[in-house]
Amino acid sequence: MKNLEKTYNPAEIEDRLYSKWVESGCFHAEPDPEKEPYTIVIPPPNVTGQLHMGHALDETLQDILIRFKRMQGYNALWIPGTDHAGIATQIKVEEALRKEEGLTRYDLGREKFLERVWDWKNKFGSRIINQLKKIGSSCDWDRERFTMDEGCSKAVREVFVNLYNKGLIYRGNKIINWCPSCTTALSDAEVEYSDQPGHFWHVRYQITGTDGYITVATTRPETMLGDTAIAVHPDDERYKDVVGKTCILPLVGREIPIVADEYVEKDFGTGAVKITPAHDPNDFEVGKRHGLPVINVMNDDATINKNGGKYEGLDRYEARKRIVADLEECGALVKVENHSHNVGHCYRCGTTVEPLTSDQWFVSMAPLAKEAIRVVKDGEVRFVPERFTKTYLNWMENVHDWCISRQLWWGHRIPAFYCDDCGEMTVSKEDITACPKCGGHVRQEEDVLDTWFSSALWPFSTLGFPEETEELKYFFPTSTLVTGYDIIFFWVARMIFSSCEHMHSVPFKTVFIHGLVRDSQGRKMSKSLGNGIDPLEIIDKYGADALRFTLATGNAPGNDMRFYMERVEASRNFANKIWNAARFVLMNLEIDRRELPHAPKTEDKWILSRLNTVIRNVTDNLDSFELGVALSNIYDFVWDEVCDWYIELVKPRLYGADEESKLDAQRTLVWVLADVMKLLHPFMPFITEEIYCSLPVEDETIVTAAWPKYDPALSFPEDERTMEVICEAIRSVRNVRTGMNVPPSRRAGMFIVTDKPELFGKGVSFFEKLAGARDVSIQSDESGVPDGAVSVVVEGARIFIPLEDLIDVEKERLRLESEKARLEGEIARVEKMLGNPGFVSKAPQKKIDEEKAKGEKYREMYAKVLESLNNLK
RNA sequence: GGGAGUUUAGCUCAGCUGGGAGAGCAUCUGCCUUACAAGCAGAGGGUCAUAGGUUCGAGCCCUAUAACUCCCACCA
Repeated sequence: MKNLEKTYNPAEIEDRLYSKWVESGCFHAEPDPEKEPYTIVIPPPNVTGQLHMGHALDETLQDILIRFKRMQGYNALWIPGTDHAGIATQIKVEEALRKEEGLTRYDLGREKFLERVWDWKNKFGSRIINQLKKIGSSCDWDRERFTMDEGCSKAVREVFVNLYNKGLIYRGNKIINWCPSCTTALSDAEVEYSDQPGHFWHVRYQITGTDGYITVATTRPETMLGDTAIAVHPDDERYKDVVGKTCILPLVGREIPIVADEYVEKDFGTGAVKITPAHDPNDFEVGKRHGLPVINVMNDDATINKNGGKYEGLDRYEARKRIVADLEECGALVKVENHSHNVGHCYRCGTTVEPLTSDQWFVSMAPLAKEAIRVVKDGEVRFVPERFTKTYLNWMENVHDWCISRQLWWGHRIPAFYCDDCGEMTVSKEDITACPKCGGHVRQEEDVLDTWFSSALWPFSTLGFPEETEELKYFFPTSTLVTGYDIIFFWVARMIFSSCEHMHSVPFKTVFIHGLVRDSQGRKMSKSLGNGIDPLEIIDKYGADALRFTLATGNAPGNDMRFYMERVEASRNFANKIWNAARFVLMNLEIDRRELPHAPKTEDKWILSRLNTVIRNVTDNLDSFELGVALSNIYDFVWDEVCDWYIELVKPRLYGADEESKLDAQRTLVWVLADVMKLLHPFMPFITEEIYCSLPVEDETIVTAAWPKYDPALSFPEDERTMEVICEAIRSVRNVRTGMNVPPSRRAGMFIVTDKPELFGKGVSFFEKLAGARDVSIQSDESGVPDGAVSVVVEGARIFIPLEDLIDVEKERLRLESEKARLEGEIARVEKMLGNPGFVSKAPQKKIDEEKAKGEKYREMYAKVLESLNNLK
């Protein structure tokens, strides 16, 4: 702590300390059978991404946990790394390519394009890593991983082949979500739905060979090009006669059957539904049941294909317009209604997704979900807060097969090989060049895997899977996974079933879920709104510790939080407060080692005892993931008790002549401050390290210093009680003085009339220092108290302050009267409670005793107030 | 259509298993008291969404209602 300036300057120390930590290797962990492991794997940020507030929160919470456990003596390992983020990264590189060179990825070709992506990854991959370091993350950087590095790729192949061989991965032609802009299939989880205003077009189809019509209602008229039937409900009387007949598809002229299917709701729309198996998941199912042909009418970019006849080449929305116009012209359009409906969008680019049939790879979920449900139900994986268990189970119990193939270039290429000669498909961990069946030439599958397929393996692929490494044996399963509720389905769920399947174990024991960081108005931070706050700017301006404090406090686990600058400032102020408290201690420091006071005084025992309690509370709260509560325990203790009271109380001793007493005050200060720094370190690593290392302690760093433990020998309830009474008395005196506009600079005599002279005797110097007193006299009666002195009634004493010139007898009477009224109220409340037979017979004895004690205290004070009132006359 | 969450001081939010309502910010008053004005000492401000219920006792548990938010779901 070289810098002893009045204000704390984080910029000066943070980088220096971080380098020191990394160089010392204190974040590095090796398997060690002597110690118990505690493991966290980072939710890998996108390799080309930039740190945003959501990351900052996520990293802060993880760092708090890992630093806490490390100090507790666990072998704490936090594995960092990045995600290749298939779609997101590919989009970025394609955009840059288009902007800078006017090229598409097809112009370059697959190989050249991938080179560009790797360049991009190499260029920006270190950026996000450095940003993680800026906020103080104590990751083991020797173990940094990437989802497409050699080991992770090997893990992906291993898992893919295993699942394939077990029949849990299959290739099939099914309805999938297609993003026409990213030109790839998406999984169900990657589609976001939102209600959008649209229309309900009622279209009539002529029944073959009659003058009759059947009218259907649709929100997507362009799909009619692929209609292969009309369906009605089997019990619908209106359509009884037409079932089994056929009708003519307008504009197209195709003859299609009218079928009966229970899927149709009689009361919705017209009760008749056009069936387009290629472009609607329900219709697909209906089509299967009735053996209908599947006619896909769209290209990859959502233009109409050759099956759309004269509409071929038109964009889907253009085609919609033209078809509606044409329907109107030929009289088939019966009516148009406004209708809002749920439209799916690509979670990466926001484009409206198109359901269509396509050949894709799927993971068969039902068999995998079974175990993934069991481990959560049995508590092998626990969600914190618990309510997210339900979210998880709900999803897992209704999960559909997972479409894992993506028509992208950036990602893990699916290890399937097709033979040009015999058509055989071979799935293989190793690349093959010849068909194992006929020796013919093979081509590898063009598609890559969903990014989340490799993320799902992260907790064990980063530890060496599929090799049985020492790390995997020792650090797996991991301890706690920290992430936002928005990726429970994408990631958490998939890690759980993947781990159960391949490791025969849960991937982690606890999932600690947090919410979103919103802006000051409660809106999601987003690029398009431009309301994002850059965590790095906050760090530059206020320091990483202030940012972390802000993110760790003032909100309950799992809830969203609002981020606003006033809170950052308050956090910064707290850092400054600690800085100055430490500065004060160092300015008055003569001892050269940390030890308990030799002859502790009441206030020393009080603060040590309070510290003891705080240690227990903070530890308990951290253990139960109540991080915010733990931090406010420390905040309150440091600011309210250590700074505002203890330091003020011992100033006379520090400046005084009694050498032993002075040193004991220093010993207590150092003792308390060192432990407070330790408690605070997980939350505010930089400032605590800087201060801790300046204290006369033996540790070289606070990072691996031992976490404080509750010590029964340092519990002093009697001294706590004494100090409570004295401090309360001081507050009362201050209160009265302020009420009378006594200038703080004016010192006045003080007579403390009490039958507990020993207790108040301990507070003499405190009254002088903190309550504007001089010449404090402790006595058992009112002898010597001048007339017209103000009397302050406190527990155990009447305190007289001669302020004749300032006394207004009437005002004084009013003050005492209102005090009297207050006490009467209190006494009445207690008496009512104790007079209630129900309370006395049913309440716990402890509570009853408490109330009795309060009653006594109030009655005693009440008597004293009466006395003072009498004396006024 | 299901499920979850929220509703507490002017603002943003805590309040862990039921036992006399809290913090930060903002506001008001007085202080540059030799660690800190990013500070110190005081003060004001809340029928804890509404209505019932359980209990000796409810912000907390139960039921219903209202408003807002989010997630999931195949009603064209």
